[in-house]
Parts: sequence; C-alpha cells; structure tokens
Amino acid sequence: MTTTVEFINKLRNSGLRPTKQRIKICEVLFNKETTFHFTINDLVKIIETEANEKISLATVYNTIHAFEKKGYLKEIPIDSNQSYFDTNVTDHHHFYDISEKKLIDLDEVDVGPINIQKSIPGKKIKSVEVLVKLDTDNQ
Amino acid sequence: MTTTVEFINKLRNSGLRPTKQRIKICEVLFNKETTFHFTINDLVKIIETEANEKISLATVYNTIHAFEKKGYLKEIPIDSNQSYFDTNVTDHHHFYDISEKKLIDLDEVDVGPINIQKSIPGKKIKSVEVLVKLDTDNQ
DNA sequence: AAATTATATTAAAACCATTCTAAACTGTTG
DNA sequence: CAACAGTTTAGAATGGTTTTAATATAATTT
Repeated sequence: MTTTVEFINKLRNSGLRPTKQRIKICEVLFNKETTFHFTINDLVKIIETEANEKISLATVYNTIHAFEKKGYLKEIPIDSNQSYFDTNVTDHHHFYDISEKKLIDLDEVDVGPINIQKSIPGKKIKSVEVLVKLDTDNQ
Repeated sequence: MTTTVEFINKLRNSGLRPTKQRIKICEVLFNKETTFHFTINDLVKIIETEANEKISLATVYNTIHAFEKKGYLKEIPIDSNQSYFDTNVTDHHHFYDISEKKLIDLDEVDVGPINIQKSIPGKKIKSVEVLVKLDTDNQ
C-alpha cells in the first residue's frame, strides 16, 4: 500500500510534476499486490470505470511513456498491433497464451540461466528475455 | 537456386494460385543464399527497385499473410509499430539491435538449451524463443 | 478454346493505435 | 500573486494495416 503522498514524492523526485492524472495512474498501476500486464485501452477502461474519472487518451499515452522512460514500466513486445506494458520492470520471462492473448510471468528459476555465447562488436547486451508461446493442449 | 517452375509447384501444392505477383514475391524472398528479416515496406521497395515492377500494397499484405499461414514465413514481434517477418521459419533466437532497428539470427548453440520448468494446465508449449536486445557499447 | 466459375489483384477508402498540435490549464518558483 | 514552464486536452494528423468492390486472371467445365 502506497500513499498518495508517496506517489507525489516519487513523481517529483523523478522530475515529473505530480498532477491529478499522473497520481491517478500511479494508484491504478502501482497500488496492486502483484505486478500485471496491460494495454493502453485496458488502462483507460480501468480509470474510467473503477475510478469513474475521465482522462484524455493523449494524457494516458504521455504518462505511460514518461513512466516507461523513468523505468517504472516496461513494454513487452508480443503483438505487433498493440503495445503491452508490464508493471514488473525487472528482467524476466513470459508465457504468452496465444488463444487468450494473455501474458503470464515466468520466474527466473523456471527458465534457468541463459548464457549468450556470441557477441557483436561495438554492441553490448542490454537484456535477455524468453518468450514461451502456449497453445491449447488438445491431444 | 530455385526455378520459377518449382515456385509454381510449391504454390500450387499449398493451394495458392501461382500468380505473377506471388511468384515474384517467392523469388525475392526464397531465392537468397541466406534467410533474412524484412518489413512489408522493405519488400515493396525490393520489388519496385530490384525487380522494377509495381505491385499493390494490398497484394503484398495478402501474400505475406498467406505465406505466413502456410508456414513459409514467420512474424517476429519486437517493435509494436511495425511487423518484422523472417524467412527462417525454424524455431530460433534473435539479437535485436535497438539503435539500428535490425534483427540478427542467433544460433541454437550460441544460446544453449532452455528447459522451462513450469507448465500451465491445459496448455502446451508451442515455442521458446529468446530475444537479446543490443545497445551501443560506449564505455 | 470459349464460357463459366472461383480466386486474386488493385486503387482507394476505411480503420485504428498512436502521435501531434495548439490552446487552455496547473504546478512551481521567486 | 505574477510569471514561467510543464501538463492536459480535444481533435486533427499520421502511418501501418485491412477492407471494399470493381476488374483481372487462373482453373475448370463445356
């Protein structure tokens, strides 16, 4: 449980003005027991229904990108026609359930260490992520 | 080196009429020494410059999707605002060069075996793919 | 080989997620 | 509180992708 004041400080400390909209988004995203995955549309719906407030789409995009840049969110590439974001910003792996179009986190332990044995001159590895695609098991 | 006749047979065998456009796309995609990655735009440019022919964007999309469905191409999710396709349809891993926005294949040996220790009831693993993001190494 | 049928191509319009614009608004600082 | 910089907003613009419906081409039948 994070208080509004803490969100305000967090925002201010990262050079983002603590506006009403940003605080609301913080509350929706970072006040959950567990991390989760969402699309921009999901988020807008949550804010408009759960919080019963209207917010401009542009603001949501702006804020999500600002949060992503600050490292509070992470984009997960799976689907080329919609962006998925993750409130779990640690390096981690995913299951992707193709039929339900849902992401599920995978623990480091469930995948094991991965050692990339190749390197490209002048480039350094920024992240190593595994995507495990799941299909319905109808044997 | 694959002959035009072979492409015609390949198309016909998969229930696709061997049209002029499809044959041309086959030649551009499947007559290379190595597999490669491309976007729809890349492909249109190749056809219009290299082959000096004009082709409708819609046809390119149709054909690429038909080929993908038949398993001749594979979509690689990296960037949420553009689809990347791969003529290498085997299960394999990738480097993604963030600054140059380019994909590079990674050999199985360079990654090593990955054993997923978790399973989801009613679901089976369809693929396991690693995406290694690369950044410029300016130390 | 013409006629028929089914499928493919096309240009242009539609679509839809995302970004931009420029005016109004709000938080911050002195 | 005044002034400034940063933020929000609705609506327009953008750009990749899909749809449409008319035309063309391949396959099948006669």
